[in-house]
Amino acid sequence: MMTVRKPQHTVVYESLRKHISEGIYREGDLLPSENELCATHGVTRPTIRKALDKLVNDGFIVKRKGKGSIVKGSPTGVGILSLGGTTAALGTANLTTRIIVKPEVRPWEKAFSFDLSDREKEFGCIYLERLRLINDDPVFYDITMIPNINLPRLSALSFENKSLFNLLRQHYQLEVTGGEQKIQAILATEKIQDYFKVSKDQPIIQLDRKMDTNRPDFSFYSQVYCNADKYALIGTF
Amino acid sequence: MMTVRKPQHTVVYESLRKHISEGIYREGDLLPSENELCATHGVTRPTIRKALDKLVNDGFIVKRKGKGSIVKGSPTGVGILSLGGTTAALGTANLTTRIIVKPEVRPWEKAFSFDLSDREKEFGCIYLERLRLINDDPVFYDITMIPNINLPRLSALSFENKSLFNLLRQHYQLEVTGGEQKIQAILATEKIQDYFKVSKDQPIIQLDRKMDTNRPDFSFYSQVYCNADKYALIGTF
DNA sequence: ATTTTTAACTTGTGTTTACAAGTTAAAAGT
DNA sequence: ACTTTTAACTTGTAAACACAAGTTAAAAAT
Repeated sequence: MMTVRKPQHTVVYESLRKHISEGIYREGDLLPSENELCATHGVTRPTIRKALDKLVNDGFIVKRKGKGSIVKGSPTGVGILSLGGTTAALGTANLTTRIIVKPEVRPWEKAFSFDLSDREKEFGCIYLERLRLINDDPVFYDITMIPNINLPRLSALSFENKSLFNLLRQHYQLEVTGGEQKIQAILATEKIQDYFKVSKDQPIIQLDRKMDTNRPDFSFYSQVYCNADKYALIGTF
Repeated sequence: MMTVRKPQHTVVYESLRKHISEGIYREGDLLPSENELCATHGVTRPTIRKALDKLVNDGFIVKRKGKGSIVKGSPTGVGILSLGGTTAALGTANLTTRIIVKPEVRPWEKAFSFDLSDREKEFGCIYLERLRLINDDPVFYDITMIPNINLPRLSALSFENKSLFNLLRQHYQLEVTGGEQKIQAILATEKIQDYFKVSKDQPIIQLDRKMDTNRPDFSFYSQVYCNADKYALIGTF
């Protein structure tokens, strides 16, 4: 298998991103100046600037002319309503995941309200259901469907602790570049009442999402139910 | 007043963006190649690429190596759940706006669940309430609060047809660069029942949003209620 | 001591050059 | 007629350079 050479700006981006999310740079800190980053990474300023642009875009830093790059911290809750995956939303500290349906290959039924391309239909679908709990309170219930195209060993990977987004990014260089979503407020169905331990009058947020990636014609789909009653869904965008 | 010179990549970006949203370039069309754009705009490729990067980021185009820049069309519904303002969500065709409270200067009470800086509290707050209707069905009810800092004549401007986002961008070069939001599903309160003509069992989406802009320390706030029952909230991100 | 100026930083914008890599259609070969 | 090769496009990455403009703290002037 031919491995793809990673562009230098991606390497720098991932390095800085990791440093921020691991707390080596903390909120309010100034990152090293662009020229310093050039020296430490052995690249030129346009390359560094491209990496920083991406960090700005993802909400990890803000830049001030004449000042520097200020760390905003790991974007809280990028994920529910924007990019990044739900795990980022609240930190992994209090979040546990219960696998309801283990990743398995299935034929496609339907991708919620989204249309599937012929190519996607040919291949199978990796299907999984998860329940996410915050401090043992069930808050998210999600169904995810991923086309089984060129993703060796995906169904064997653990979905317990890592976010799906990180997993796809790290193992397959798949990045979510955008997508579509449909949002509704519904009353809890019986299944949801059961999972969330709520009454039938409880309003629930339902999100149907199609995630596009940097691999052309590769999208995956998820349906997320959120009980935003106890834990508010807070997100940056 | 010293007017700020617009960077060339911004000029190119706005020109292309306008052409796309006016339908001069249609969905599926290829934009002129980067080299052609260099020639027509009299700038070099990095400048053009910066403009195109922004268009990609805003969801107006996608790029394919070896192919070109493909127009995706005006991003539908960037706004409810991402950037851009609610007007973009459904096209202006069927959308009408009813002003409930005309823009007026008020002292700040509270910016929903968000904290205000001391500087924001010093200045007044431009307050307005709007009801948005799709085909005469009320779908959005929103309260907006904007710090009254250096926004001459804002309260005199018409909020009827234009989106607030476009208005701020065109008159004050204010661009929303990101923000925070809190989302909840609630049961319709009495006021909402009245505005939306729904029963008290109707689940409603409530969005509290803080919008950050390219002007440092300038944010504005809105609270949006959505009746997503009849018209689904569809958005790109 | 206080204020003003300056110099040394920072990021922002823009050009020029070079090559890599994906796409496509015409040209060449079979 | 069909297949293969090639050449001419496209965007992607990266360097090296120059200057503009905002910030800050030390130096100079008052």
